Amino acid sequence: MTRRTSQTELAVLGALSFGPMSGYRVRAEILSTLGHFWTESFGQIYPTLSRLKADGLIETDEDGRFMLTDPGTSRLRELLATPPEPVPPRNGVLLRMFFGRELGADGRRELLDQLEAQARAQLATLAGIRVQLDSSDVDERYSLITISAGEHGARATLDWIAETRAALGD
Amino acid sequence: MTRRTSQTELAVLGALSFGPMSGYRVRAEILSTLGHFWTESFGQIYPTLSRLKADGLIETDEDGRFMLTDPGTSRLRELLATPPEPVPPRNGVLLRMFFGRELGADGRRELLDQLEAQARAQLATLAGIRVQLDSSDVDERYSLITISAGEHGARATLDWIAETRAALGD
DNA sequence: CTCCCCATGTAACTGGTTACATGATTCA
DNA sequence: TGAATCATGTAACCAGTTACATGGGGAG
Repeated sequence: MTRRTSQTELAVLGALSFGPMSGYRVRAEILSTLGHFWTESFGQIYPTLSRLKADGLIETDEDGRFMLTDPGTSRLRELLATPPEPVPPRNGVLLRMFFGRELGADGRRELLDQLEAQARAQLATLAGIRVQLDSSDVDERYSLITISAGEHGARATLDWIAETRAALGD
Repeated sequence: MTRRTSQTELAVLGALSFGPMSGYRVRAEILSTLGHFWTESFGQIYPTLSRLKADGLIETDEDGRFMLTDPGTSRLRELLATPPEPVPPRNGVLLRMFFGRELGADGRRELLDQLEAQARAQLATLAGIRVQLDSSDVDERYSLITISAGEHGARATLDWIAETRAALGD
């Protein structure tokens, strides 16, 4: 019956691959660990958990926590191997910048300032996570890789901002 | 009555700021000009046009093409000045990379290969647009700025890919 | 005893896509 | 005359968020 692929399903199964936990914990885990590149809301997580359980991909242990079954682990591997579905680009900053003439010098300046603040905040957050990771005992390999991706992105943004300011002379 | 801000509304009004055109043209314009950082579908554009017309922000000229009214121009400026609404991050590549242990070496390699191909294709596309722009007479200033943003992003992705391959030794 | 956190869930809404239906115009 | 493109629209669907409702358990 070729179930539709679901990114939420992948995130939930992935979270549970770290061990049994409640739905509430799943969400907290996603928020704190995947938070800088992924989000899920309660409204998504609970229905997904019900569905996964009905499908036999997860089950509840004696404490009521959800845990992966063997089919669930297979399903996780299967989903990981599917190509990520491309997100249609929707960049609000560029949309505004593109109409820079209508936006005016003040608007352009503010846009860049806010974006810069965001990118710097992002770098600070990621630096914080790095520190935390160092003092933990989990396999940090893949965490570090995703953090680095965020850092590359943020630095690219900062470079572009500097270049754009120079080009505009605002 | 504090209308809800709409990004689609902004894109449509912005497109019409280049001159009167049909809804079909609006979409083609968005596709070809904003395409590398923005998307809109017919299902969004036509209802938006009706609403904008009902609100008096646009009107139709003798050829039936839509054009901005004065209030429409004001509204565009107003929307441009609103801060871009932050998109919740949902990065399918990082989601998969994060579970790299489950994904396996083959999966990781394929993920990076595909992403690299995409980033290179993106750079090629942007280079193509640059060439086209050079031979056009429109104000290219802000187009170039958005293109550069795309290039910075794509290069950051490539850097990260190289770094990640080295770190993984896959 | 009260407040906060853990925990589960659902209903309403929103923003958006896809697929379909329809028809005019242009051009080979 | 038939295909491609221009043009307008809508219905069905989908993913996801927000807000709300509910209640247990522990800490101060």
